[in-house]
Amino acid sequence: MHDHSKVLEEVKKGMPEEKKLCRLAELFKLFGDGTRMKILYSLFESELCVCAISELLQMTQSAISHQLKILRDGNLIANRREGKTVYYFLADDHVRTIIGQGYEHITEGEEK
Amino acid sequence: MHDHSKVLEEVKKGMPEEKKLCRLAELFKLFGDGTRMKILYSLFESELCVCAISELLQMTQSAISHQLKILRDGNLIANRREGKTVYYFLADDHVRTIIGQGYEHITEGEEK
DNA sequence: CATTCATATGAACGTCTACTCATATATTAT
DNA sequence: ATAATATATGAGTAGACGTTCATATGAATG
Repeated sequence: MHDHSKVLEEVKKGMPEEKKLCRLAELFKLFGDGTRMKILYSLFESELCVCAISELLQMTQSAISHQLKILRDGNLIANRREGKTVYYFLADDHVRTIIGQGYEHITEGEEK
Repeated sequence: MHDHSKVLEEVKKGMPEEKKLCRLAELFKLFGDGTRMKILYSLFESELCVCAISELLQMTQSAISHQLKILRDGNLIANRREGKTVYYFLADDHVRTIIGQGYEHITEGEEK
């Protein structure tokens, strides 16, 4: 194996600590599922209650609730209760920004 | 179950087609792994060969190669061969932007 | 051509994950 | 209190995923 010490030293300096990189990966993992992505996108315009989301995505209430919990634990969404109904909404504008960047990437060089 | 037809109609209009949302999730999935995140970050400054990356991350060459393939299939990185050595580099500036947005999110409200 | 070095790849294996199903909790209405 | 509605949650399961191990490919060197 040839030598890389010089390059690696430089690269290491520019990198955040391991822990931070893993947290970063954990964050992106939240966006890395079709169901969660749809949920997040559905909250772009307005808050929605659980059963509205499950109706929109045509999935069971249970499946949606499980994913909502994951998103809430990740601080991407928050909720408020109004009687029996619980409304979920985006917790942070970063969510929109991050998804927007990804969207730009995949739609780049497309027309249809 | 109460009625959501009015709200859902609005929300549906604002949402991209299902296929696109899944592709978006697939994109973010690429960032959603510690090893891949480290690889991408290590390529922020300069291109690197496989064994440099595996030395940097202290992981086997095989593990790194597998992940490089995933990133390459996802068009986040590209490579060039120079003799026996293969150098990998970021394929797109979007990668930096997207990761940057995520980084901002997780470092928000931190000092240490 | 055989060897060595750098990288790629297929199979196997253990772990993680997203869903389902059953059930629990919480709130309102009767 | 009982029933009904909306949501949450634990256990179980099938499939996806990341690593390892063994091996293959590809290029330079003797």
